Amino acid sequence: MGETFIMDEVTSQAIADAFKVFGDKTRVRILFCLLENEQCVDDIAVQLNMEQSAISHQLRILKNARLVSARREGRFSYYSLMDEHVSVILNMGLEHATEDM
Amino acid sequence: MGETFIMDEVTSQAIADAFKVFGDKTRVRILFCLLENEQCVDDIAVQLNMEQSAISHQLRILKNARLVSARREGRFSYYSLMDEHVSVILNMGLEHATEDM
DNA sequence: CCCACATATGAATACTTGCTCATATATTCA
DNA sequence: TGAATATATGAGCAAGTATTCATATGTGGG
Repeated sequence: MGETFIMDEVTSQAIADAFKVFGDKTRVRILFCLLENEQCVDDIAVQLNMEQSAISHQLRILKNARLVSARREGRFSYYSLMDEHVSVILNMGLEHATEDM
Repeated sequence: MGETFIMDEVTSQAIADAFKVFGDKTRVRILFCLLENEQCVDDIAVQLNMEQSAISHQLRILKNARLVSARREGRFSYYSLMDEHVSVILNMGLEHATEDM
């Protein structure tokens, strides 16, 4: 009794890694781009006024984290949010960030 | 119609910053230490087998982010989770991180 | 006041990470 | 096949960050 639960390092690292993906401005903006419709890489780059390469690098991170999925159609890769869980989390972050503004 | 919402940089940065606080293993472990009871700095340092200074630095970040609050009692500073929102988010991360293990 | 203990903080360092540049890969069309 | 377009990727760099070390601040007891 009174013992404190010590979260092991592997699990706490996994938790931190999960949150870390949302912890970058560019990745957040990309995810918001995908809220309504799927988008191809260059569309996102144009909308965010960033280099195609930068977007592609971040999309890989989002894909590895299973937050987005990619669909190839000809020369284009269309990215979309993996599931509605992602938009729920995004909107949680938005509400928190704008609650005292 | 068909227009994509572009999240502005200030707001997306604020969202990213909020998630970023949870994006570090040590901070996650500290928060889990505080799940049940308030703790003083050295107790946490001993439990996590880390230097007092490292814990103190991270506690400042958690405090600035309003995830923990501090209560001074004599020579000791007792830290505790700010509200139940924090533990809800923590457990969300835990569930996600352990769902395919 | 002096000492011991608890915490906080600034500087330095090692590590991480997001971006750019160059280039590779993939796909379509002539 | 060759050119044009779209995306992916590796190397390098610059900025950010977590930790350590040394030290400062705060607190209580003798």
